[in-house]
Amino acid sequence: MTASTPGHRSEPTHRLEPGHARRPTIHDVARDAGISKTSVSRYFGHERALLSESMVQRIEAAIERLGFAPDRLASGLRGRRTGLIGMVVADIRNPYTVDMLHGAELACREHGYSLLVCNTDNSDQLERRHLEVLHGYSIEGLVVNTRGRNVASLAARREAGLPMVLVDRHIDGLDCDMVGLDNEQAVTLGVSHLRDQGYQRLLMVTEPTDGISSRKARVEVFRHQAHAAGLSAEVQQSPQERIDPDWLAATLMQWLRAGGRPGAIVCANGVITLAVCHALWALLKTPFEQVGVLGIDELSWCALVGPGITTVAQPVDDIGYGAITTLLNRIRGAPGKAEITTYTARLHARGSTTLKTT
Amino acid sequence: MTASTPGHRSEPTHRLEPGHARRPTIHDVARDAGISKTSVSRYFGHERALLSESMVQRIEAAIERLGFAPDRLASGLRGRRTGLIGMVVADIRNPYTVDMLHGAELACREHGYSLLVCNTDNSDQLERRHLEVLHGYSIEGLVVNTRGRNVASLAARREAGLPMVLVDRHIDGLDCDMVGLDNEQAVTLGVSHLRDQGYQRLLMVTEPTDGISSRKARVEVFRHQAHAAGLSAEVQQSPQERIDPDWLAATLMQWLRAGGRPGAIVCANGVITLAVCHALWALLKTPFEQVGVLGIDELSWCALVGPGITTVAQPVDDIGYGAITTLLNRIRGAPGKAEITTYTARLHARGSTTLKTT
DNA sequence: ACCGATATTGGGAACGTTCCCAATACAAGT
DNA sequence: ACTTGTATTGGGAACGTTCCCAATATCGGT
Repeated sequence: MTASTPGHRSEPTHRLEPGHARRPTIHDVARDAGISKTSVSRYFGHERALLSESMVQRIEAAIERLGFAPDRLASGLRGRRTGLIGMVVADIRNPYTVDMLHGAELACREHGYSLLVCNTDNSDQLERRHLEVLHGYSIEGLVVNTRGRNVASLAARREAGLPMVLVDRHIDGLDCDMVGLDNEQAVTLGVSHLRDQGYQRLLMVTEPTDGISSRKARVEVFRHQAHAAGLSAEVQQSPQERIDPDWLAATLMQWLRAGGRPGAIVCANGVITLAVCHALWALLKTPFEQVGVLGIDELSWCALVGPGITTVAQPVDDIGYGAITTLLNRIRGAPGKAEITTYTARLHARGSTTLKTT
Repeated sequence: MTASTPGHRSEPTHRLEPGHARRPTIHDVARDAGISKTSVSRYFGHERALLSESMVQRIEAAIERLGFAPDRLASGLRGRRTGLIGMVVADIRNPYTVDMLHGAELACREHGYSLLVCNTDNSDQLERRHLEVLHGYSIEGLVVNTRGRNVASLAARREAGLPMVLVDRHIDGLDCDMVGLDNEQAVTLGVSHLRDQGYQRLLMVTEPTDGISSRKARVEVFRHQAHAAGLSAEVQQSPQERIDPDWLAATLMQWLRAGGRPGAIVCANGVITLAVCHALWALLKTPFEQVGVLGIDELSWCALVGPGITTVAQPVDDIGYGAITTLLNRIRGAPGKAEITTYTARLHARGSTTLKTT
């Protein structure tokens, strides 16, 4: 049996575990520098201006000596700032999401924030679960890119004062900033390119628009612009969020058979572009000689497939970066109504929209 | 003008802001249920077995009434469990990283952990910065997939007792579990496929191997297996981590010109496959009729390019999932030496490795 | 009826910060 | 000299948990 000292302070166990040396605290720094912990706290907070020159130097020396780094959890507990931003995305494997995440991560890094990334795999239930988890970590702000079926949960957090930014899609009933593509401009760019190339029949393929604003906008603008350009236009929505290859094959085949005048397919986003390419590949020997293809969203491999796939590229990286910028402004207390920030798309014209006059 | 201005203020600001109702604490629940906070804490901790049936019911009712959710920061501060896992990746836009992240996120979700994702964009300095940040959040474990140039920083955390798992690549001097591909099996699979198809000259293209174990292993096994199969083998390393298209074009051209016997290019990973395809596309009219191509890493578009690109696919999703599983075991205190877990690859044979007898 | 187990429960003291307020120092104004 | 002000600095009480230890209740066994 150990003969422990009679004092009422027993030694904390974790100090005894190998390699688990207690990390220095603000207190240790203060003692080492011969000052009060408040001053050390001020050094790391936004009140460094209050400190005298000699104080700053002594603090820095002590920090250096002890290898001190502040505990963000403790700091987040007492103060308001956790430095944590939540990001809820519907599909982390979607190229759009990846690029957006890349931009967002960069912006966070530049401003001293860290990203708590949550993937819902398109499940509404998982989205709710993730929102609860993020709430538990007292995130300072939230970036949302999901189907928007949980308006209630989101609105609750929003009204509780949580800064929030939607990416790509607006959600009805959520008074909240949004950052995304100028769908009007993007689709118009695509359709007029197809018209200029001489296509006369257009088909847009998309996932179910449900309530998703960007999808609805693309369909709407597509119909309107095609009509204005005197082109016949058809829209096919997948019955499921996840594209069924059989459905797609049947749909495309039917549209192709009905042909006569030269036609082109407009893919509403990158995921659709991939699915359509796979379908055409299975259906036709030489797809792009019989039908034009234009995709919204640039993908790394678009130049490689057949004669190259024409795309309307959105600056996804910038959108992710912009989402964080917008969010940080709100976190810092920027007042005013919810704002919508849109970015413009650029056309990458390639062989898939060169009309072959057979 | 707004009534709320940041700055000095006698009243705590956040209680006045609209919608900033103080969130309920464990204390509130206890009072509402007429019991002590300790019991409520036990309910959420791993000591629910201690509680009587009636106690559990009263707690649950109170939680329901108040909409209580525990504060993870506070809980992490006093206890050891933060529920946070750090993930440091070299390139978040690499398809490998994305799939790995997907698997890891799933595993975390299933076990009640959350991921703090850090992208270093291949910068050693950023990696160090990120490690410091993660340390500040008292992460319970760390998943690392980087170049491994910061052995010192990593080893320090490791020796301080931080559970850690490396993904894809082992780092010398870091006594730490690793999860990745069975490179021996994967490359052997690829090379024997090429031999069976009748190719006689092989070229492997890779980024600089530096100290990266998986790259070194692939090169080594490639050389060995090609030799064993009686094939001529050459390896070209990009001078930079980021592939320079001009360098690649020149390198490939030189190798192609030196030809005679039918040759095939082995791309050491997905990023290389993309670059090689772009290069061949620019160089040759009908690339795959003149040279075979095989890529390590399956990519969504491999079936679409030319006659389809043959790949050796690694189960990246499983690797990410496995990394978290391994990490959690260590977090729970699994003892023993560092272990290496490898997954086996599968061949996707496509047209790019069908030898054309001209 | 008493003693010692064995279940439950509760009361505080941590955890490492930030924030409020008070205290000190020195210069300037009257 | 006596306020008044303006920089600095420090002390202690939060923040919302978990953990240690003590308290109470229950139950056999003697």
